[in-house]
Amino acid sequence: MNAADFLKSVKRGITTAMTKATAEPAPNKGAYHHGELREALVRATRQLVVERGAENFTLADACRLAGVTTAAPYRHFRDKQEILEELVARAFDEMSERSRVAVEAHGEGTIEGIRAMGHAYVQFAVDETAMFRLMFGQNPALKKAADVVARGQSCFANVINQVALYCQREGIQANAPEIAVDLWTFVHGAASLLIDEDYEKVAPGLDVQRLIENVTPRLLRVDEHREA
Amino acid sequence: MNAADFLKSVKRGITTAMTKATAEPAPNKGAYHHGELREALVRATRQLVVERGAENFTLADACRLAGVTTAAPYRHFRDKQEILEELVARAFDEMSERSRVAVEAHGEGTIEGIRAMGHAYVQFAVDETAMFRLMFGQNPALKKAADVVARGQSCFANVINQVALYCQREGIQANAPEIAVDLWTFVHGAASLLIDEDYEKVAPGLDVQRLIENVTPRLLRVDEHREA
DNA sequence: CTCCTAAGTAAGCGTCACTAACATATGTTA
DNA sequence: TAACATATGTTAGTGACGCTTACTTAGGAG
Repeated sequence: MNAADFLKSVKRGITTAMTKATAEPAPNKGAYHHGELREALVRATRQLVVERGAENFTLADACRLAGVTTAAPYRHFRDKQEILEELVARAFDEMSERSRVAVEAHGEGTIEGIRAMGHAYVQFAVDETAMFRLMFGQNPALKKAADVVARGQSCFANVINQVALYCQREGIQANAPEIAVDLWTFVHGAASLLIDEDYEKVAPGLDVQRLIENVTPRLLRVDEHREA
Repeated sequence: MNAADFLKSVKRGITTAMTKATAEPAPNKGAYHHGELREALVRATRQLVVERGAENFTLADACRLAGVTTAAPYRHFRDKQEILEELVARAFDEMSERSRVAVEAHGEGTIEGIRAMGHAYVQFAVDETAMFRLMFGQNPALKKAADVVARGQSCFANVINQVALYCQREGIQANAPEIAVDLWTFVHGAASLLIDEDYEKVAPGLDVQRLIENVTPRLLRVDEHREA
């Protein structure tokens, strides 16, 4: 059952046991205490953010999904913001994992591995658009949260690492962090313009995979500074 | 006087003639009808969006700045959204203008001119961060507004045009729209990561000007496909 | 001067984030 | 097992928001 549909029923007062159970299989049905409300709220928040975007997410809806009153979350989170922080931290972990898998599949320190990381970045933005926007959006408080910053840095360290390995293997004399910034910049631009549908207005049907395919070697400075 | 300070006074009920006049020099002071409320609201909206970000903008605040009740805007705009559309359309016009000036100063169809367009793009994002976010943010309704789309396309047409001129002058055999997309992607990524302070977490003190300086020739495929 | 219309106001609806005071489980300790 | 402390819910409320409805006023055309 769709969250949107469920919320409509709730607002109409139709909260049968069945629909409730479908939306939220609480371990403690009908009890005064939910049992695992914190996790349930994070799940509900994630579902709503994915379905309707972070902009349109309301804490009240998450409460309805979880089957508790609107005051209940404040036993587990400081405010609305803190639930989103939890979500973003988990999203960075998933992005790291995807990146790791991509490199592993194509070989450490290879240009193919680095390209695959780029594709993984864009694919993550496409698959998890709402999360991506939350991770790199304009919410300053959210992005300054300690564990969010740490996870972001660890993600980028991966890229530097692969570039350094590549340069070493290929005997290219270059500044790995600088190249990593170039790559990140391009790939981030591609992901942003793609999910915000800005390409559509101007270059409809653009193949972003090929875009990255073509540009990566340029940014990696292939055919330059070679020594071996 | 700061808009924030003025709004505080209003909420406290301190609306002396002086403070009111400072914030909004209405042509029709104290009158029942404002006289140019539409423009006044756009100005107030712009000021508030710049000061506090589009996320934190409320129509009610704009009304207080303009000195009217919260129902007044609906005589001039369909809803909150429509005021923002007006703002975004004007922002695209300014971006176009900056771009034009940058090219003119460095020469049509030159690599310097194209670089200057990139710098202008990033500089616009820095100077008018809130506007830039509104223009390329995730508000779908806003971005589909007819005049917003048209202005965006016209902006990008400029870039294609300059790249095509450059290729022609230099005798480079290449697909101008494709190269324009590459450039836009990179520059947009740089602007986004810069204003959202994502670079800071990972590469503090990064010089974005140099970043563009270095990458532009690569994306313009200098030293490739040359015929002359 | 009268009437029409454009452009304001006042009051109110439903929703939101968040708070304070109260109620009920749960688990520890005597 | 009883009593208490603490964790985790609820009820009821606050003030702000976007937006609507019904009323009021100003200004121009006939």
